[in-house]
Amino acid sequence: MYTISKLAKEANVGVETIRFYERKGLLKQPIKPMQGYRQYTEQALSRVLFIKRAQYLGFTLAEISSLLRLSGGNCEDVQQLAEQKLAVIEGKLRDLLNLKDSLVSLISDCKTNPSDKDCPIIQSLQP
Amino acid sequence: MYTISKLAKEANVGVETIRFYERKGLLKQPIKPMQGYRQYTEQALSRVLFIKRAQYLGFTLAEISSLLRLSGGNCEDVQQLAEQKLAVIEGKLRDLLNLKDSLVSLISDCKTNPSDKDCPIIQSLQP
DNA sequence: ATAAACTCCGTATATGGGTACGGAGTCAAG
DNA sequence: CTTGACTCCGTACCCATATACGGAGTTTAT
Repeated sequence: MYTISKLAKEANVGVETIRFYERKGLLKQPIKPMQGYRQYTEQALSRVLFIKRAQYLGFTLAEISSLLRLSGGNCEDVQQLAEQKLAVIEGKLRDLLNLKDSLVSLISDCKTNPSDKDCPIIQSLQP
Repeated sequence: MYTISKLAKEANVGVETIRFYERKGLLKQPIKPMQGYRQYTEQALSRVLFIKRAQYLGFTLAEISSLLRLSGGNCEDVQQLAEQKLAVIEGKLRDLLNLKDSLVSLISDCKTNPSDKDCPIIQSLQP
């Protein structure tokens, strides 16, 4: 069992962030057994870590919320939602790949640029 | 010469966005010759387009601001900024690929799951 | 010469994702 | 039993990136 600050520390987020996620419904408020202090299980920790990882991957909290709601329905519904998310991920992958390609080629142009002036990256941004 | 709304239209942004960029120092306020109405040159248009392109490549306004400040000078600094961006993008790509792989395999587990209960995806979300 | 459309400016609001504050209650160590 | 660290809650504030509002002045078309 973790207190809120232990949990926050384990997950490498602030205490306020935990409370914020609770308000957003991303984390359910745990039973507060004694004098009203939150007591978190390992599960809560996994969930926070999941959130942070998904966030890092470019999901918004709203999207993460629906990812997490996957665990409500029957296998088929869950599967379908997962497939939607997969499509989203594939779209993001494509976008990122394009971005990467543009950057790579700009950087390589830069490297073969003889002079120190007229940087190709700047040129390319100029219309 | 463009009025603010012409410029905005050419650049496909809102009038308020132009004013916003001026406040942020991304665009310098042009001389207001007559009754105080802004008069923009082609250069201003190029700059707005530059900003939008750079944004599309994933640069923040703050970064664009420094890109613009570098754009007079040396290619190396610009290159370095681009390389930093590239590294971030590559990290995200790796992680998205991992996520995609996990989802794909979860979905396929789902499909071979005989029962409608104990959905493998649900299992995996609840450790 | 008047109305419609445009522009000015400051300020307010929106959204996403937090972060900080402050007073009151609580827990743990000495 | 006191002190210091922790927690509670509501609310306010922060940053980024805009977007909207409103009243007053200006330009343009008819």
